[in-house]
Amino acid sequence: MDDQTRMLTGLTGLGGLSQPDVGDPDSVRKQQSLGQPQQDIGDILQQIMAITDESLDEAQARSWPEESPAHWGGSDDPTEGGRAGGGMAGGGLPLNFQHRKHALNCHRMKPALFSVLCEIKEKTVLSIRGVQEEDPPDPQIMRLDNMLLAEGVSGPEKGGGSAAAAAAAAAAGGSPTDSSIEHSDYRAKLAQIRQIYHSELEKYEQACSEFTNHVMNLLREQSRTRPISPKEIERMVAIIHRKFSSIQMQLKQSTCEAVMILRSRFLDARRKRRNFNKQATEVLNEYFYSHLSNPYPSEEAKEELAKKCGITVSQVSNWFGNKRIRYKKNIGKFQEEANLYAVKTAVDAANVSAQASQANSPATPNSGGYPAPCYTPDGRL
DNA sequence: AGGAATGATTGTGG
DNA sequence: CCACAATCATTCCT
Repeated sequence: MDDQTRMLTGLTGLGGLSQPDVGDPDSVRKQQSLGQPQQDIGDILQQIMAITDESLDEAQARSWPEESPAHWGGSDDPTEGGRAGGGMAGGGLPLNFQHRKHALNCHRMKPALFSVLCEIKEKTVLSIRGVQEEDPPDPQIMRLDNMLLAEGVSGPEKGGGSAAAAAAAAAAGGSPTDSSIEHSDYRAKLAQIRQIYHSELEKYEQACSEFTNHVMNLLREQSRTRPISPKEIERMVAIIHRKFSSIQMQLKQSTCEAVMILRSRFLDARRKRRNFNKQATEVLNEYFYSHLSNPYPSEEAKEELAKKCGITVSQVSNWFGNKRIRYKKNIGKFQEEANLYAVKTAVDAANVSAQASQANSPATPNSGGYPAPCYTPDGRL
């Protein structure tokens, strides 16, 4: 509110002003004795100053209703010297104020003067903070928006969540058929987050538009007595929107965090790991130990194994990766297991060869990089 | 309860 | 991109 006075007094310091030095009350008084146009300007300026002062007084009267009278006549009032013929502050003020305001509004020089003042103000405002105007769309907020959209929080209502869940499941390598219970739980939580997000967003938007309207009305109202250009109102609105969008960004950020936590809770496969069933590990181990020389199943072999075990190809890959490294790390520990499966395959092979009555040797193990357990390659212990 | 086993992820190097 | 190594998080087992 006090920038009413700040603005007017600030203007007087401006160079390049074609007007006489209008800010100084003394000079204004001096000019009153000059020709008609100058006197008009002096008049109108005095009235503006008076209104400015009085509105300040009025504001004070409202905000300190039961203050001691010492405050009123106090010499600490910086505007006192500038008051032009006005009565002392007190009961008669509002009427006086209204009267002056009206007179000012009807003054024939008012529009011209106001436009000049607006122009000057425009320049000062631009020179003060025109530098960091209109930044391009914030990359941070774009990232947040994209993520919220991808997670189905800010996108269309239905399907978004489940699509995100399915995508996450696919990314995690889990089979899409199982764990529908966990996913429904996940979806419920996600929907909850989405609901909170939207209601908060709506609240912010409502508050923003309410506040914007309020400020615009206020400025429009004041533009009758203060040099406020429509452009300035626009700028003010833009400032308000920026502020509110920064609040929105916080909301988006915390929503993103919530989603991330939720994801890590529900969709990180490590958190809901199930051991493969016995038959599956048996199949995998059989393959591993019978291909100990080169335990790297081809893509087709992996698919075959995956089908046999009821797991995904990437799970097969994981299993072989883990198995290779753990076997290599501690061969001794796997000795027993190795022997067991060696016998198994040997027996199978023997059965097969017996049935076919042909020398159908089992896929020649142990000729490569991985150290062999203590059994002979032909299957005898 | 606590350690071993185990499936999955992450980071690194070829 | 794949294999490896280290590590994480859960499940199994004693």
